[in-house]
Amino acid sequence: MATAAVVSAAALPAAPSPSPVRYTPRRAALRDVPQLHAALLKSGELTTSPESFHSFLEATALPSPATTAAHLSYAIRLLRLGPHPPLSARSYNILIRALFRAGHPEDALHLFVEMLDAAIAANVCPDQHTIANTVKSCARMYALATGRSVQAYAVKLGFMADQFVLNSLIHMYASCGDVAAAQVLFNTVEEKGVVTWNAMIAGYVKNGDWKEVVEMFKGMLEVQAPFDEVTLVSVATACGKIGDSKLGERIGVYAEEKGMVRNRNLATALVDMYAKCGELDKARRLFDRMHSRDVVAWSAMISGYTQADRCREALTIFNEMQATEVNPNDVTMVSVLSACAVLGALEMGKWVHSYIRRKALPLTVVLGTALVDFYAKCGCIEDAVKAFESMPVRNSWTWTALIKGMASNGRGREALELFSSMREANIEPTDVTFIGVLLACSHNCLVEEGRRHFDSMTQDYGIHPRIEHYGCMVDLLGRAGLIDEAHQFIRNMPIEPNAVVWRALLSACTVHKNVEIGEEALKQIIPLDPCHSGNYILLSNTYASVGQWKEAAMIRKEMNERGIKKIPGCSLIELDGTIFEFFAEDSEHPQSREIYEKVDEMIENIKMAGYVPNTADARLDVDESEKQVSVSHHSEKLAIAFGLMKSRPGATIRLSKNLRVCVDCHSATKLISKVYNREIVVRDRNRFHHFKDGLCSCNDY
DNA sequence: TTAGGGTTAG
Repeated sequence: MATAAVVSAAALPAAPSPSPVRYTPRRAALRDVPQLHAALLKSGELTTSPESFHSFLEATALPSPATTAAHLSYAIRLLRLGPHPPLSARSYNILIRALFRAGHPEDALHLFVEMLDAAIAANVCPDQHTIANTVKSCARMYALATGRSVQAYAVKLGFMADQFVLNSLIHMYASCGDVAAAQVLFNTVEEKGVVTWNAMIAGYVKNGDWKEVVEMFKGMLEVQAPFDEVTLVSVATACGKIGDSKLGERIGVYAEEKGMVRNRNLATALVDMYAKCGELDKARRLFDRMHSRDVVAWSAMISGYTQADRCREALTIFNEMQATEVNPNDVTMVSVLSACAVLGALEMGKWVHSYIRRKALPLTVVLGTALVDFYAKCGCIEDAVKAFESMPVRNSWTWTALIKGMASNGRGREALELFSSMREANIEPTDVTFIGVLLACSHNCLVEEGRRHFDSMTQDYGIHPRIEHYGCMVDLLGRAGLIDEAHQFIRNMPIEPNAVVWRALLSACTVHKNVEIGEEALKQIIPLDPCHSGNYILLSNTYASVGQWKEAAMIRKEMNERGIKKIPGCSLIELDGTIFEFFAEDSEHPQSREIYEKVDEMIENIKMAGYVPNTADARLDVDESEKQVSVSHHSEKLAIAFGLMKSRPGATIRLSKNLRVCVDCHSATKLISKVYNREIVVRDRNRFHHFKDGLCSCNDY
């Protein structure tokens, strides 16, 4: 029986010797409870005065920071065993409410049933408070059927005109997902109070129907219905979700004017809303002005930074949070891990993982998925698998995270095997799962499998390919050298190809030296994405690859004339938990001179192992030796040199960069891994390269 | 005594 958890937690302590304590209905520590109890017994008040009896029950059972399961247990045993005055609805109401508030709705329901049994023998009848509180417990437990039968009692007992009963029923139906039933009841309420509206709106919130929340609020304004902070919390949240910055802003201004931002929940909802509407700095200003910030407020601010791709700031503010009394919870850690994943901040993320274990934070499916994704995005695929296996519950997001992780770490076969296991586990794949599957195929040149999965996606799962799926297919065909087929594939697409799709083709043309289709691809890209420097560089490199130097130079000139700047290459490396950032030709670092000396030493050493600089990707307007110097100062070579200087011999060097690894850096890094006997893991904008013993996990593909 | 609220992953 569910009740046992609380009720049998402690036996009734022996009554202490009588003492002259006068009973006052204050919250009592458990050691005081038997004393008070004894005093009331002695004076006879406990059995003769229902007033005193109820005050004692309340003081003992109603949750306060000092209340424990033992308090609840004590009160319930008193109710059951006595002695006490004749019981009334109020006696049961106090405990039903206390159990609900203490987070034991199942025990509250059980007590309600007990009350119905007692009703027959002791003439105790549930009142409207009983019904409202019991319905709340049903809502908390998502016990829709039980809720319906409690409503039947309410009808039988004639409580259906009571505002509290109605409001709790609306809330119960709505939070159990039966919004239609909630709406039917809502419509029957003649005098709708602010709580009635709020209960209905909360129902749409629970069901993620954000548009309806906003519509309902607009309807409220029209009929001049009353609203309060609670209403605005729901509406602000909805504005954030659907990006209605206009209404969100109005609510923000209104709440400021009326001083409602003193309400912490509303302030938090507004912080979240501003962040989701792209007004991150506004969110921060409000956050900074909050009088008290609990874990939810901190989490909202951190996730705001993470979702806006300002991950360094997310980690900075997380550090600030740790200087406070507020402890992070599982939700906080989801955002922190996702920031670490984006930054490739392995040490920080590992620390988060150990914190989760140490504090026994619940490994929810969301947190576990974030962990899997974090390890995979840091190139630690074995740890990602371990995290995956440690999860008690996995869903399609979890499987997808690992499939994508496998794919981008060059383990396409395993990604496809995982996909089969996922199907065997009866987890439905989503559109994103198929992006992982197609990535696995394209990174591993599995053309036939790719074609099959692409077709099966629609035929077997009814998932219609999005532009990303087409992009993967073009990439797959193009990498495999099937340039004409890739080109034809784009022409046959039922949706408009975007610049990404064309760029995949252009990139394949560069690798496979196809000038004609490369030119066509660039022609298509220019109107779609005229400012992306990569387009011009790819075609220029295509010309260069077949020796058409004049055309190559022309393209670069055209790019300069259009004022398009090459995106500077940038590499990040994390050492001892600090992230260092390097740009090509960087001289910002205080140890610049030593780093450049290390680069020279590195290049000399790998030249002896057979390295020949590949200057195809270098600037074209300088002579060969300058080109060689220029490629040797690419950001990842600087970062690797720094990593060699600063880490202990044999330690793995991990870096992440914003562009794709160039051909020269790729061949140089292979040799560095061999000459210096280091494993080097490089995350580029598309995938991972695990360099070891002179080889790379991507097989140069 | 009694009803309603904010943060999270691929």
